[in-house]
Amino acid sequence: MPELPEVETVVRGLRAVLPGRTILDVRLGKADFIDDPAALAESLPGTRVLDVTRLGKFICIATERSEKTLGPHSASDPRLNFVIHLGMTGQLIICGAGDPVASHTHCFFALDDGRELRYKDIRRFGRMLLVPESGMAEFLGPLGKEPLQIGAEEFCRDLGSRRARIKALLLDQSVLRGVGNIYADESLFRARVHPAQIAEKLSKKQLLLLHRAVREVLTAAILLRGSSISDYVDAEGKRGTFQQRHRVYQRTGKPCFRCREKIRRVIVAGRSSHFCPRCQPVPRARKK
DNA sequence: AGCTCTTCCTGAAAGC
DNA sequence: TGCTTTCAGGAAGAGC
Repeated sequence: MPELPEVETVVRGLRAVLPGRTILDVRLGKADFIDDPAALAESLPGTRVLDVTRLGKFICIATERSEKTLGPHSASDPRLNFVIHLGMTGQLIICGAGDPVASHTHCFFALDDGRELRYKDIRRFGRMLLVPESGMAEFLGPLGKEPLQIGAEEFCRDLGSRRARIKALLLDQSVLRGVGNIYADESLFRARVHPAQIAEKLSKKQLLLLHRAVREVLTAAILLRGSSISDYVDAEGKRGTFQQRHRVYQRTGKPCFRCREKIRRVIVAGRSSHFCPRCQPVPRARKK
């Protein structure tokens, strides 16, 4: 499932291909995950891609309408951002226009170099929308800080003041944007913090360890092009390899790499959470 | 404020 | 064997 490292990998792949390209045509199949399918099909053709960036787990394809397609008296902003969330099973792939079509491919974006950007999404938990450049501030409003940019002090302040469970906060996109279940569990293990721990009760030292763990895990995962645990592939259709480095995620019952204790799985914040009971002590383990 | 439950969707895997 | 049930999960919304 695509989280920050997987989305970053896809973005880098798209950035190598899309900037400078003009989108010639849009074809849509099932479109129930698109905010406004008609607007998408209407507005994107004729736009030229300026850049591709990542905003948390969102992919932002910045485009500009060419002068020709702008009305002569149009005062509107020509910059239009094509924003995509991959959900659970979304894939953006660059391929030749004539390549065979994989099942569950719902969108085709024809490019001016004969290639095609395709969107495939088995479960259709993804999302697509158009955001004019002038509306980006509003779009970003509810989103939290980038996990790779937030400073240590800021991290301690934003999370350490909350009474929610630390796992819930790591997953909350309005606190940190981009961390999902895999990297939350992996970060907590490396920081030796139990997922159900109340953030407010963590020591400064624990918060600093966690801040560092989040950065290290995400950075290492990006280097390995993400984790392919089910069907994740990048823009070139390649799998990542960080799943081979997972310490706890989906390792229930297997020995901890650090102490050999069996990894356990519990539900925290409605998500399966994997941890080592010895390395990540249960909170408020009161005797009596 | 923060928790749990539900919904969306499909395919894999477990259960009978 | 084959059908049915369960589960997985990102995000949003409801209700407590």
